[in-house]
Amino acid sequence: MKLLEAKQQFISSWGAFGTHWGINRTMAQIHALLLISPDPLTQDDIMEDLNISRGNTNMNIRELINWGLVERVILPGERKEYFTAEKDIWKVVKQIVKERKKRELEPMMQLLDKLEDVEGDKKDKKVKTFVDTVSSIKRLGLQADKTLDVMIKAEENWFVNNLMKIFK
Amino acid sequence: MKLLEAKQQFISSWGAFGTHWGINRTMAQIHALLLISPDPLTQDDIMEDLNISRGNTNMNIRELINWGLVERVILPGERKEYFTAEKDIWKVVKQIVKERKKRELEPMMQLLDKLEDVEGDKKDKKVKTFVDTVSSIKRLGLQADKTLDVMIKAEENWFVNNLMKIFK
DNA sequence: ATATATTTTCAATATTTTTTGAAAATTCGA
DNA sequence: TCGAATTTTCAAAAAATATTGAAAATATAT
Repeated sequence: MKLLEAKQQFISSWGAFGTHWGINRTMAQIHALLLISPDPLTQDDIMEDLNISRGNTNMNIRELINWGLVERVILPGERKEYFTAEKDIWKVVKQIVKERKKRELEPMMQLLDKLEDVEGDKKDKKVKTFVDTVSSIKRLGLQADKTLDVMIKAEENWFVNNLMKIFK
Repeated sequence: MKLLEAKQQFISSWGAFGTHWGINRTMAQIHALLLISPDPLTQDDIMEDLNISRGNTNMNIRELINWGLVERVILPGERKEYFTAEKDIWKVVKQIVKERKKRELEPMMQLLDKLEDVEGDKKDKKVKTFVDTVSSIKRLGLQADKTLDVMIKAEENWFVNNLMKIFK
């Protein structure tokens, strides 16, 4: 397979992959393109390569920057802004985990805390099932939260090595 | 907070949560409703409770059954079908992990295998960056795949205990 | 076998999400 | 400070996704 075809397949399937994870297709595609680009790219490069509008490109780059996956690069003597993606995949994964934890897990935990002390008779089957469900989700969520915290701080090798030990 | 309000908040935020994970809102809401229902429910119960149409209810229940999160229950002497969700959250998580691994991770790994042997000169910076990116994603993916396999087979306590050991 | 209850399908519709592109704002060199 | 280059915004349009509801199919009791 030629590089050009491989590149297109990679970008396209990374985009499709993203949609299964609540990330929009274009954002994932821009990320994919930057991941495999040896040098930083301009908005125009990205627009041209992916065939998307300026506005779309701009908004999604900004979003990638918010996620901490892409950063602006200023090249001396150049007027345009350049963009580049973190290439270390382990760092990328950690960054995504960190953001999703903050954006999703933590608010969910807060809600569950409130829902757990619903009024009502615990002998009422409905109340009991509700509280039990909420509590068990909370318990697993707390565990996940702690685990992810440590993972975020870990080095890839340390993490993988330890997993290997357990999960043999 | 009263049970009714708590219930509504739980269902609604479970639905919103789902959309961040590529699951449609209604499917997640039906799942939430069944999770907190002590007894199995009929399609009509669900339609009425969530205020959605028969078709929508039916399609999403079927999808939940495909995911292995809900099952049909036949009550003796009853004409209608009843539905119930697995209440053990650890089992639910494992089931979701199992399905997503099959639906997303495995196809992605297959693609990466193909893309890794792209033609071209490894000294070409473009080729090198592409191959390096693909390889490192593949490496991490393989590790995740193995880890998830063991997790799927694990008991909650065993899993949690082991994590505690590492992540102290 | 028939009538009735129940489930399933799917074309049409509604809603949500994404994308566009042109105008406004900003940046920066001269 | 001015003017061109560049980036950002956002209302309108397009595309994608979800929902409805009625008709068709299926299941069940008698």
